[in-house]
Amino acid sequence: MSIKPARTRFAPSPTGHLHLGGARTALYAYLLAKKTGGQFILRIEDTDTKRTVPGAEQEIMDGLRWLGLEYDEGPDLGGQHGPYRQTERREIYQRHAKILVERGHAYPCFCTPDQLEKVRQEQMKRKENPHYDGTCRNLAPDETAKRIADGEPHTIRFKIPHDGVTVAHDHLRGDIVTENKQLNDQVILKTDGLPTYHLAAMVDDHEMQITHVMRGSEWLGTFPLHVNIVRAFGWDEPTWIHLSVFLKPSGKGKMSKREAAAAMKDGYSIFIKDMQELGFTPEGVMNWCALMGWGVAEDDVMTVGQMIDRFSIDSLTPSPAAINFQKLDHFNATHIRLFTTEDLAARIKPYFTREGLLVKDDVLLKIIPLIRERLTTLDDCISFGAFFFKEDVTPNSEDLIAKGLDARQSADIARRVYQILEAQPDISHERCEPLLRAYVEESGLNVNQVFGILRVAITGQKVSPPLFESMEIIGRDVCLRRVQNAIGILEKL
RNA sequence: GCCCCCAUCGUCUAGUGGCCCAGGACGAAGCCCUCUCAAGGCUUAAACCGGGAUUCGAAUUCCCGUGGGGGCACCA
Repeated sequence: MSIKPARTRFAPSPTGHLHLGGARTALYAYLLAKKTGGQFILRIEDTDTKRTVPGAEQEIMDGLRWLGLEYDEGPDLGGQHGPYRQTERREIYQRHAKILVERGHAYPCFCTPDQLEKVRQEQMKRKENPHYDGTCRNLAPDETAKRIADGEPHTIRFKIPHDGVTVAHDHLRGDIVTENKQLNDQVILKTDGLPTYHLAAMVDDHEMQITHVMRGSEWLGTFPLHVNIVRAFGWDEPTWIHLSVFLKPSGKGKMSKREAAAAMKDGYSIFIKDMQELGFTPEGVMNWCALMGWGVAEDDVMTVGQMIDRFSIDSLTPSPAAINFQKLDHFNATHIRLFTTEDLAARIKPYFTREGLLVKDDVLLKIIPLIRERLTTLDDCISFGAFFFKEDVTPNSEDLIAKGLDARQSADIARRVYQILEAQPDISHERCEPLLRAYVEESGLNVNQVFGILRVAITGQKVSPPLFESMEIIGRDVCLRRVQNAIGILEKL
């Protein structure tokens, strides 16, 4: 491969939960880095100290690792281009802001938030676009110097040319041409001495030698500004890739708090932290996520490792994608079927334990082939397999009555089945199934009636893994006891 | 209000001027298999937003609408 190694980064702000959109951005960045033999970096954009949420950074790191997106450099790993937390890089930004001021690309601004708000209100009243009115753009140098010397609080604003256009190139959308008069002299360094995103991200991407910037399309609006900042420094631009947003399942608008809550009620989530608890696998989530915004023609079941081979930024799509949770189910179930028995056993065990069940490892291994293709989510193992680990089951009495028969008749059948099973030295399915089929045959009943009663007696439920294989695993003694118990229930009706 | 982005089956998408009466996947319907539920196999329905233009020829290029999304902070 003759492609140059790419350095990519995932740069979230620690203001909330790691969600689907972030996970997908991280995935694509990871894929590109790995595909080209480059590095994938985690950078924490925590310059808005008021919005920083304790624990959010840890959740991001945990989430990425759970998804299998190991970063090569990051806050907890270090690296050649650290620190990787923006609040620890203050001086770097201040130095760069100063350079911009010296070169005439930026200027100190003494306007207070109150003044700014007033101006904005008046502009709105006049139906003008809200924008900075340029009060401090052309202050005399000595006045500026004096006010700074007096300790007057100030910000630094980036100076956008009044005339002309800015042409910014996005890899997915081509040239985006914006008239400069539409642009605003944005604050790049705040009163508190910390940078805004516009400065911090540009400086860091350059300093960290990022080659491809992947970010959400919500940055498209400030894209021309960013390009201007990079050019003001005289730096080479990275390849810019603005990813589309995720829309709620209806396709009308993006996911809101309400949508998120509604999804949760259905056993789905857009937050990575919930995925494991809901029984989703990293493989399923990543596969699902990857395909919303990446056009893969066929064979779309892939692990992250397989995605690396096939990934290309040219096949990314620019249009917004509606989230489809049914497809998450599909990918999750498909990957579950691909796991080895040992792997699936290890992944499922915690869900049994969570239910307070004592798991015998040898039994666990034996039930995997029986339940594997029945699982959509890992926690489905409870509904299909909990009865293997319980001392006794408590069948619903009505479920024990076979279709078309009454309690008496059903009890008779159960007693006969008991006799047949009791006469056997073991209850391997090879031995028992033919015997019981023969009984069905001679009794004139149908298999669903007889097997149905047995199923409910043994498993306590109407839907279960294959009956005879299950009985073999449970063992003769327990099976006989459970059938006996069912007879007792039927006799009391 | 202004600016920007997007537009193929219900959904995710393939398609880069003729290979397309548009292909795949999820979902849906039907059949087969079957001890329940699944899984699996087979089959069916289902789309190029509208209007102009360019061209011998347009899902594919351009323009105008329309619809959807995003942005207009000392937030990211």
